[in-house]
Amino acid sequence: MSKKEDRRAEIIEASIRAFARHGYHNTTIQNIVDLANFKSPGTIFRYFPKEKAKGSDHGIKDDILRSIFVEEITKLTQSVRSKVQQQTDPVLQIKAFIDHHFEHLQQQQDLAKVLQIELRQSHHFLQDYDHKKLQEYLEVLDYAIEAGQRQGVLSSQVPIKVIRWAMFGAIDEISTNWVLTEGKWPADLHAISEHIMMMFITGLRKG
Amino acid sequence: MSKKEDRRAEIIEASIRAFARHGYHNTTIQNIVDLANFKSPGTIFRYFPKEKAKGSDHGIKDDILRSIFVEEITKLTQSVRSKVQQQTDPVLQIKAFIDHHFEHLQQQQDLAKVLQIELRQSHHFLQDYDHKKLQEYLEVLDYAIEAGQRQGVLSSQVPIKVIRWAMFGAIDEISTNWVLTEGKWPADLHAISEHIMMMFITGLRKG
DNA sequence: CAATAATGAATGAGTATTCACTTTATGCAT
DNA sequence: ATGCATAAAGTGAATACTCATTCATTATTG
Repeated sequence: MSKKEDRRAEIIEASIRAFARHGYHNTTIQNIVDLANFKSPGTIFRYFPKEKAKGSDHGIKDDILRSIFVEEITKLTQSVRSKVQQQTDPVLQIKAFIDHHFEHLQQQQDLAKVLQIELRQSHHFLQDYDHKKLQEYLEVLDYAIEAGQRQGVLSSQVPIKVIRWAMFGAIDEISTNWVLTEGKWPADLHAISEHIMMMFITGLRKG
Repeated sequence: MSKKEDRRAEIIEASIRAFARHGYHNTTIQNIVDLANFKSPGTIFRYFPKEKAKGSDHGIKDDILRSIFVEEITKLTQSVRSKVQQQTDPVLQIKAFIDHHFEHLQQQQDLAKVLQIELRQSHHFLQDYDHKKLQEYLEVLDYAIEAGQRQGVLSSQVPIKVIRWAMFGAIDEISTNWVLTEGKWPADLHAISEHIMMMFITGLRKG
């Protein structure tokens, strides 16, 4: 059954490109079908059959988008976890997390565009259980922060929840901006990750 | 012609509620028409006539959303500017900015939802000149940061662009989260704004 | 009685999805 | 290997919706 999965993966890849090019809502099934080298739209529905669960409304595009998200963030979580675990110093762990996030985006720009922008256009994405997957990703960051607080390296005055979302927000906003305004940011995101660390860890106040 | 403008404002208000309830893409003209107390969809088009400029594609929903954004962010920029200018210390100016942002969201939750979530679902929003308006809003923050750097209160090692987007990202992400998971954050956002200041200004490192 | 606003039925464009049919692959017996 | 049988994959025309938008007609207002 490997062939079937390959074809499915092709469809997902084609969809990533289609979404990145046309935007989620302007992408038609036909666009995806073309990029995935089908001659007609019929077949594609075989690969994303309609779940007939409780009045679930969504169409196939939603299904595909959700698959992209789930599959990609799962991979991402795994790779960032192993990268972070190579460090022992919590501060370096946080840096590894940020570096990895940026590197990942830089390497797969179509995917980056989908994750940063198009994903947020699906009503269904913003609901329900998909958040669990994002939580899992952010838990890797949580561990590092918590370790830092436990070891007394980082202040415990700021609740971890605030730290997590603020850091993620900062990284994410810069990522989005980077994706949207290609060329207006330094090519190398490592420098930026240094700056982010500087802000959050050392603070901006002089003296 | 004040009546006409009132009616237009009603439509915008109705749209804010409709978008907040159903989500931008699931909102039908009919939904808006209902909330604005029209009996049929015909009239609404009078208030947002089609611009026949260069092949501009968008429908009326796009027009309305854009109006919401432009009008609301203009107000927001004005009010935050005056609030920030009441402070002289750059650090307090930054705090005023964050406070104001949160207060504003807290007071108008439907609008908050539209600005935080639905707005980002319009393909057209993510393009072009609307960014100018956001820029203007963020310039208020920029002034405070630059003043801080000039006065030597804040480090100049981190480029202002990174600071601006990181701060905005942090505020924005927390706002979104706050909107999406009502009740899971402390009711009072002031405490959070303190924490954000602590991170960015003082830094998390202990000692 | 103009002029302006509102109505709602009709139009029409765009496309997701289905399904009866064709083609291609797979496995098995000879 | 070779042919046959059965399943799987692919096709594309037809279907079926959903809605935005228009416009001739009616009501309201000044």
